[in-house]
Amino acid sequence: MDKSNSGRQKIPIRKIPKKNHLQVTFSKRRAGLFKKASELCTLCGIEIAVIVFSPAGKAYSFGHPDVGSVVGRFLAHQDPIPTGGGAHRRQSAVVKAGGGGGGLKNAQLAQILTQLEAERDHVEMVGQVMKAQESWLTRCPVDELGLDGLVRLRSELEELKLNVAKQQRIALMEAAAAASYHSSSQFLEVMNFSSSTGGCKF
Amino acid sequence: MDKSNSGRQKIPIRKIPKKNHLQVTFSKRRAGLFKKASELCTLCGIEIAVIVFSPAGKAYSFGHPDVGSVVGRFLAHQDPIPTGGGAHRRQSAVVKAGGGGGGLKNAQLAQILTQLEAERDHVEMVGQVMKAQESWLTRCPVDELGLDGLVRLRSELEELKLNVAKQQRIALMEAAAAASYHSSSQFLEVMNFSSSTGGCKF
DNA sequence: GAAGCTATCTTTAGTTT
DNA sequence: AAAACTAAAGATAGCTT
Repeated sequence: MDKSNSGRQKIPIRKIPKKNHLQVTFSKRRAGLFKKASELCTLCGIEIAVIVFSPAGKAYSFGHPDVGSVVGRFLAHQDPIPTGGGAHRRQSAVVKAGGGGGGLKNAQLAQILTQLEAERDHVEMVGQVMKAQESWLTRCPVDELGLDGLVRLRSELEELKLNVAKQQRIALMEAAAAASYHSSSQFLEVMNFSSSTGGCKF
Repeated sequence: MDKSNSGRQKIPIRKIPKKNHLQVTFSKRRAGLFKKASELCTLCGIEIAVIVFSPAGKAYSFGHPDVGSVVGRFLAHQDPIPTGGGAHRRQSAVVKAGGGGGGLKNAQLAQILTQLEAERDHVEMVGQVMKAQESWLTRCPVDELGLDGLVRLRSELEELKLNVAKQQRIALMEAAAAASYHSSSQFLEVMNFSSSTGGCKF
């Protein structure tokens, strides 16, 4: 037991050829990486997410406060707004200047906010379902699925269509019941105009 | 220049109080973390994503092959399938057993694959748009937007509705043109049956 | 094949330029 | 305030059990 009780040797940063050796190194270094992430997190009081797939394809992750929220925040940073094709008049008359502007009714504002938030909740719910489905649909290897997989994929696609149809029905219902909704849209235009004359805050 | 030319001191893993010191530590350790991630990646030939938000809220990331794909793969792992409400008959008659099954026509299989992939591409495109919109919609602080933000949000919601409507139209068109599609569905059932008698592979 | 060991390599805290 | 320097602290490659 004394063949030069070896310490650490320098290794080149290339893919490790020996499979079992690679597995050991992966485990050790993954642990080290997560520890470093954890320390950085504690020392600096920040948010962090680390996702690692093992050589065998298994997922490991570290996150503070949790992977999901960090990833969400990151996606929001990446795509501030997808610049839809439509009639964005580049409403760049920024409204942040100070004083108590024109006679804006807080009650009406509150109503708008309530409507927006309700709609947003709906969008969020549907969006999550679609995102999850999309994730799976776009990543599973279609040509390696096997029969069972194909049947399943077929079924998923069928469901997705139904989902979309449901959304459409809901959207139509909202549109039908949106007389007051459109009036609030006019209200926004009015607000916007008043803001360009004096600005407002709330 | 010789006040005990200091080397590294041990520091407790607590939040660093001094602001400028914290910023320096953050930079150094973030670099170290990304280097470790990179090495792990190279040594083991794996996929990895690291997302870090600085104390100031700026996003830094490392990813191989890129953050997006790793995150996507991770989400797919987390939500293997969102268990839609519908008629999933838990098609658990797994099809992986070996030999050359019944008279299955490869041409038909190829056709199914083509259809599935085309549909998948469409789903992916629409899904990405929705995901991006959803990201922004669900994270922006509605009650801190200001007028400009409200107008913008309103416009985004309007667009999203149009988007959904468009999807619905496309889905309907596909359904109308799907006589052959449904026959391939029957074909799958047949294949499935034949597989339970003998199995098939491709 | 996971856990422990230890010599060595790598990171980094505190300082200096 | 960013980069360079230095030496202690920390991570880990190869070995052993």
